[in-house]
Amino acid sequence: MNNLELVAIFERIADLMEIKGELVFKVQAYRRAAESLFLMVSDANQVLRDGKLEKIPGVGKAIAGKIEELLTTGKLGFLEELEKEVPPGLLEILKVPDVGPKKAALFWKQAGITDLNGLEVAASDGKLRTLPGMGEKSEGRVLDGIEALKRMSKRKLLGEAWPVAREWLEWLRQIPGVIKAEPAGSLRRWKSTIGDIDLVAAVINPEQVMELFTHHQQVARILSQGEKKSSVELKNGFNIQLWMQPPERFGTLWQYATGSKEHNVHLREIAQLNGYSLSEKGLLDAAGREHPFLDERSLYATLGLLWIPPELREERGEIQAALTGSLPRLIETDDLQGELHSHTDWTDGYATLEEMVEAARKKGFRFYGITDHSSGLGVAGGLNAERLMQQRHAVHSLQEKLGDSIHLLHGVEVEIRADGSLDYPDEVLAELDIVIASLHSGLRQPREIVTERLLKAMANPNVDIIGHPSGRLLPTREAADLDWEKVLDGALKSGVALEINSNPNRLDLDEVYARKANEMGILLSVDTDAHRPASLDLAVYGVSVARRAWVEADRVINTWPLEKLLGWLKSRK
DNA sequence: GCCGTTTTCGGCCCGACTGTTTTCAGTCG
Repeated sequence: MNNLELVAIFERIADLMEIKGELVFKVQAYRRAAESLFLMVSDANQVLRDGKLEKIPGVGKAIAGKIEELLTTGKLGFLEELEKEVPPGLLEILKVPDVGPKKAALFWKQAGITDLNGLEVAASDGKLRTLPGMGEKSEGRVLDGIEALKRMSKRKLLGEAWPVAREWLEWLRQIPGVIKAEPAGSLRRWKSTIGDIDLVAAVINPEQVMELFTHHQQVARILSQGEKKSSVELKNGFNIQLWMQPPERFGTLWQYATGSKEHNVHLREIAQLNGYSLSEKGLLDAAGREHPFLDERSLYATLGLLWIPPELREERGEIQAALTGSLPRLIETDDLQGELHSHTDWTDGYATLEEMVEAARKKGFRFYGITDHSSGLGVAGGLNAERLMQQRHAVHSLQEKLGDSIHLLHGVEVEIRADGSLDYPDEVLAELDIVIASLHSGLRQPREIVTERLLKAMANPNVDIIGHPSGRLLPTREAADLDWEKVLDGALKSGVALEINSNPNRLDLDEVYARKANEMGILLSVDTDAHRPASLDLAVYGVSVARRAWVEADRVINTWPLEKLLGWLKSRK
């Protein structure tokens, strides 16, 4: 059993306990433990062997015992008992918007509903409206919620959400009375996947703006409408939530709506320690006076904290760092001096070598890596060694034409085969300027085997970068089941850089492992893996992963000046 | 169920919106 399976089990326990009506703090304890396991890089099996389960934050005697039982027997008596008491089918009705644990329990105990299908039938038959606290409207909301769930059960990708959000912000900003409009929520924190699009606005005439917002032609359905907050479902499947306050309260509103929830809870605890009560309206002091804030910086400062970049606001130590003045100076997209992972129509790219290089030049890059696929990746029309050398000549003659306006690095994205060997012999790889080794197949191999493959590839001195290390594809394809502690140790020992792939469908290295790698001193490379010129603009998403991983610019090899990068590449040979 | 430079017991954020209620519970973020 791996860490993610433990996470799923403890979340399941928390949900079931909540429906059962257990103390909320008990439920929260299980959720906290699940979050800790999610963030933990070490394999829980190893932590158990080391006798350190109770060192995990949020894990005490009781939960440690349950982890041990799960890891040693594969089962958990406590959960089996719980599932006898609470029908597990109820968990799927928790996913219905506006249905929480209390209503789930009500439907179950008073109407005998035990799964989503049962709920839909009961609602259609008008059997929910007679339950205590329910009525016709609530019954209708349940039906609407089930429909909504069917339409869009998945979270959206960050790269899909931003263009929609930008369009709406532009629209909002041209409305008279809207002083300011900005992104908030998980979008502003640049999470890899987004639930709703949260927007905030400083507004003089909230009633009018809310009317315009909820009656926008792209709105399919109004989910809620108030004077400070409204929520709509769009025809394109996105949900947008808009929060408003008068301009003088914009700082607290923006801070509040940006979250994360856990970050905000901690911030309010700090406020309490300082004798305040914090809400989106402002700070309330002990005398009951409200202190509004125009901007976030002054709010954080009043609480004795440095301003915290939104990407860090996940309650992962950022508040402590802001208290002690030890926040990192996060990497920015402008720090990137070049691209190291790209493709052309020599393999599965959509543009010629010349077109890709021209796009890179236009972006002002100092260097550019051309790394097409190796022969093993048949579906991508990978190059055999002979074709690779032909391409090398093409790159060299292009370089002659271009002079020193941009430095071209000719390399390859070489396939790591099922046995961990690479697609080209060492003498071919040794000739190249840069070598990225990637897994594309056999991602479902058992943990030991797939981990060993990666370790073997990293140990080859010709390999400079490991491309999209986990092989995940958002939101569908799971990452390879890697032993990350071993992978990161291997990277540290071999000195390879790990790629943060900027494609919104990958964002791989994941932020959790990127942060650990960064702490260990492993080098990173933020690359787009571009298959067409426009994709070079995706770097902002890879940078956002690095920022969420607390990464500073000098840890990322393609922020380096050309000479430093060339020196590093040379030293790898 | 976890946790502790104010606590080993008593805490564990705060408000908007909805729909059901006649002042509040449930859900959400």
